[in-house]
This record gives sequence, structure tokens and C-alpha cells, in this order.
Amino acid sequence: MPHSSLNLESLLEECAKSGLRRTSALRACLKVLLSSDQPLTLQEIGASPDLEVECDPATVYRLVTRLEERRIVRRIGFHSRAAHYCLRESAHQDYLICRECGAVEVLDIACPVEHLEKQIASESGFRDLDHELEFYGQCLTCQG
Amino acid sequence: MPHSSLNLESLLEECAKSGLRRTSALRACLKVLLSSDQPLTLQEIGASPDLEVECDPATVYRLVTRLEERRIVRRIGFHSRAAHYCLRESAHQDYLICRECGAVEVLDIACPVEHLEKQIASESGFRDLDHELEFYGQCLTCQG
DNA sequence: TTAGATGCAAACGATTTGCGCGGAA
DNA sequence: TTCCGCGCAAATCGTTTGCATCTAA
Repeated sequence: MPHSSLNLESLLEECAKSGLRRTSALRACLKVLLSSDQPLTLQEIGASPDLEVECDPATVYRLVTRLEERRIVRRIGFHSRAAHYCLRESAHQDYLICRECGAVEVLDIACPVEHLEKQIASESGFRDLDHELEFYGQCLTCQG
Repeated sequence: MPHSSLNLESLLEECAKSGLRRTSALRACLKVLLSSDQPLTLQEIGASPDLEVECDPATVYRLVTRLEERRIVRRIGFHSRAAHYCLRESAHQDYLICRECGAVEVLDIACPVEHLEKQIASESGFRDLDHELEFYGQCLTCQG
């Protein structure tokens, strides 16, 4: 039960406050993101068995894009062709990815760059700083 | 004069040893990568005024892909639709990217996760570990 | 009532691949 | 002489957008 501390209603509330309507598609996509412990692609969101209403790919795309603009959702690059997304509200995660098969593992480490972020923010003048840290390698299976 | 310490001939040598032929396209692409101080997209490589012979996009794609497989080139995600590439031999770089206009700045910091990498390698069993660290924010221009 | 949201279908852009020719080894 | 690498063109795939309809506010 990932994100048990996060609440669908409070997320919807936040969305509403930022100008989004409480549609069934929005609720459904948020629920899928809440139920996943790994970042998902738009396709994965749209095809999830947890998605309680059918959503057109374009709808998922527009919803997640809006959520990303409002910084409710975080985009993660990985190296796949498709972008991955997760809720920003959940704890920040760093990842370990197999560059061969694309398997994603969530790293159980204290993120080592939090303090750096503040320093970079003040030196660069950039606002709303955020970061992405991924390790790439060949997993045990692909070494076989 | 970026990468002044890196030598085109030694790169070509490394490519040859790993089974690539010394073609004019390979030389040209390596030269472009050597001359840039920022990661480039395939399009940017193919359109570079520094590219000394015309190269078909498919050729650039296949070349860079082979170089990446041989770990001579590193892929970087950023959040643009197109992947960026740089020479792995150059010093490892971390980046600061504007999530609005996409501007890329190379961070002048000692990378803070080198030691973590070793730890993760030994704990996970992953081989040939490598990492990518990027900071995202809104740059001064886009704050204007 | 009406401005934002959705579905459908078409457009886009960055790869990715098949194929026949040409050049490095 | 062989086989890898190249250009050309077509196929893929993940978005991205236009438009008419629907619906939350």
C-alpha cells in the first residue's frame, strides 16, 4: 500500500485550488499514481487495471501535463523513450536502472544532495529547485 | 577549446579497438562531440557547422548508438524530447536546467555521489555503474 | 450558462529499421 | 574480397494538437 499517508481527497483539493476541475478522469489518474510505488509512463497510467474509468491517451497526457505544470506531479527521464511520472508529494526517491532491460529499482538511501540544492539555488538564482538522481548499470539478470 | 586534453586520434583508436571502422562519419561526429562543451542531440550533431562531412540522420543515430553501447559516449536525458550525448572520457558533469526554456548550465561542483556509487554497486550487484544528476528550476530569464 | 475537459483523429518529431550500394580491412 | 557502414526512404512510437461535444462550476 504505497503512499498510505497520502490522501486522494487532499490531492483533489490541491488540484481544485490550482484551477482544475474535479473530473472522474483526474480522480482516476491520481488514484493510479497513488497506488504505484514506481514512476509510470502515460501509457502505463492509461492501461492500469487500477484506472477506474477509461481515459483517452490524450486525456491522460493533458491531465498529467497540467499536474506537472502545477508541480503536483514530477517527471522523471530515465532513459526510455517515454517519460515517467510520479506524485511530487511522496518522498523524494532516487533510482537504480538497468541500462539493458530498463528495470527500475527505488534506492533506499538518504538523498545526498539536498543541501547542495540550496547552495546551487542561491548561487544560480534559479527558483523552485528540484533534482533528479539516477544510477545506471547492468543488473544481475542481464549479467547472467 | 573544450576537452583540450582529449585527443581525436586516441578516441578513434579506442573505437577501432572495439570493432568500429575508421570512417569519415565517425571521425566527424567524434570531432563535433569533442568541440562541444555541452551535451548535444543527434540533430545538433548532424547540423553542426563543425561537422566536416555531411551525415545522414540515420548514420549519426547509428554511430552514436554504437558509441554509447561501447560506453565511449554517455547519454543524458534532460527533459527534452530528444536525448543528449557527450563523451564519457571528459570529466563527469552535473547540470542545472531551466524547466521552462530548457537552458542547460554545467555545474562547477565536485560531484557528491562518487562514493555512493561504489556503495550502491556492491549492494545491488549492478555492474558498470554510472550516474546522472540534474537540477531543475526556473532560470533568471524565465522569472523576469 | 460557459469556460474548462474529453474523445477522436490527424499531425509531429525523434528515433528506428530495411535494403541495396560503397568503402575499410 | 568481405563485411561493416552509409544514404535513402519507410515504419514506429510517444507525444501533441485541432475540433466538436460534454460537463463541472
